[in-house]
Amino acid sequence: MAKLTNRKNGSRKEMISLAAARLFREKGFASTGMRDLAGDVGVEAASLYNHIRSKSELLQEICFRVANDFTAQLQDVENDNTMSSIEKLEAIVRFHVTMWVNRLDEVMVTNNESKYLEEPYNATFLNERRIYVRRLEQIIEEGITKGQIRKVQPYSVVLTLLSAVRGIEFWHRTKKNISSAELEESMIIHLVKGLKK
Amino acid sequence: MAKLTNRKNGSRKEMISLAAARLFREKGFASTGMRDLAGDVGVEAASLYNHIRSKSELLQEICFRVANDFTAQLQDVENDNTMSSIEKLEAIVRFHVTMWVNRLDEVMVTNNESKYLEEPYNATFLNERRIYVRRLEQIIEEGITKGQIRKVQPYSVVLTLLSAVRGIEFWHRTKKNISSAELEESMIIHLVKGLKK
DNA sequence: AAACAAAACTAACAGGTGTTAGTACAATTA
DNA sequence: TAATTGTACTAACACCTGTTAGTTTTGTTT
Repeated sequence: MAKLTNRKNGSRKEMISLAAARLFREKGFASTGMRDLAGDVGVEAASLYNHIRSKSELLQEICFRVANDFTAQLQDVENDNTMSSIEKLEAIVRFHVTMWVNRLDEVMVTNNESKYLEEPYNATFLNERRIYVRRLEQIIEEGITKGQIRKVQPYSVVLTLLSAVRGIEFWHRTKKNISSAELEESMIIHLVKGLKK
Repeated sequence: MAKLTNRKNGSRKEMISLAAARLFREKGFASTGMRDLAGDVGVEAASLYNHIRSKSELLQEICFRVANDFTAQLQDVENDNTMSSIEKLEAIVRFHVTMWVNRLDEVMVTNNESKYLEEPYNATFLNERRIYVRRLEQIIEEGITKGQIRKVQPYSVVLTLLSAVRGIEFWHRTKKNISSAELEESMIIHLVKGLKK
C-alpha cells in the first residue's frame, strides 16, 4: 500500500499548480491549454493527469486557497479587540497589498478567472466573496457608530478598497522605481488615513 | 457603386460590436465563440463576416474606441486653465466613474481582454496606456508643486485611482441599494478630497 | 534481484475553433 | 424590368481542445 501523498507527489503537484497560476494569469484560463502547461512543467500533456484530476480542479484549488487565506486573516482581525476600526481596516488593506505584491499570480487568477469555475464552485465562491464584503462593511459601520470613522457609504468604501489594490498589477509590470514598502505606505495613506475622523 | 457604409450596414455592425462587448465581458474573449456571437445577433456564424473582418477586429475596435474616449476627455481637462489640479483630478475620476457606470461592457473588455489584442495593436495599446498614466502623474506633480495637493507618490495615486473605479463592476451585479450618483460622490470623497492640501 | 508503485510516454478520441468558398434571396438603384 | 448590391445561407477546411487507455520507464522497498 502506497502513501496517499509522498513528498515527491506533493511537490510535483505544487509545481504544476504554480505553473498553472502563472499561465492562467498571463494567458487567461480559457486560452491556457494543457499542452502549454505541460510544456512549462517539462512533460507531455497526458502525464499531468497522473497528478491532477482536471484543468478545472487546478482553478478550483487556486481560487479557494486564496479565498481561504483572505478569510482567515479577516477572522484574525475581527478577533483582535485591541484594534480600533481604522486599525482593523489598515491591517486588512496591508494584507491585501502584501498578497498582491507576493502572490500576484494566484491573486489575479482568483480575481479575474474565477468566473470559469464550474458549478457549484462558482456559486460557492461568489457567496464567500459576498460574505467577505459584508464583514468588511460591518467593520466600517462599527467604526462610524463608535465615531472613529467619517460618515461614508460602507459599501462604496469596501468596493473601492478591494479594487484599488488591483493597481499593483501594473506596478509589477513596470520597472519598479518605487519599492513595495513605499507603495504600501502610499496606498494606506490614500485609502485608509483619509477615512479617520 | 454602393455607399461604403449605408445606414443598415452601420447599425448592423454596431449591433454586432455591442453584442460582442457584452459576450467578451461575460465569458471572456477566448471563451466567446463566433457561433455564440452569431446566436446573440440572430444569424449564422459565417454571416458575421459580411460585416466584420475577424474576431480580433471586434476586440480592436472596442479597446481603441474606449481608449480614445478616455484620452479625449483627458485632453479637454488639460486644456482647461480654469481648474485647479484637484478639480482636474476630480473631473477625471468622475469621467471614469461615468464610463464604468454607463459603458460597463466596453470598459471591462478594454481593461480585462486587451491582452488578447494581436500585435502591433497590443503594443500600441499598452503604450497609449503608459502615456495616459504619465499624463495623470503630471497633473498630480503640478498640483504638489503649486501646493494644491498633499505630498504623495504620484505613481501610486494614479494606479489607485484607475483601479479603484473597477469596483463599480460589483455594484452592477448586486441589487443596487445605492444609486450611481451616491456611488460617485462617495468615491470622489474617498479618493480625491483626501488629496487636497 | 524481485516486486511494486509512481510517473512518464504514445496514440487516439470526439467535439469545438475561426474562417473561407460558393450560392441564394431580398431590396434598392438604374 | 434589369442590374446591382448587401446580407443571409450551407458546407467544409485545417487545426486545436481536454481527456482517456494502454504501455513503458524510473526509482524505491522488500
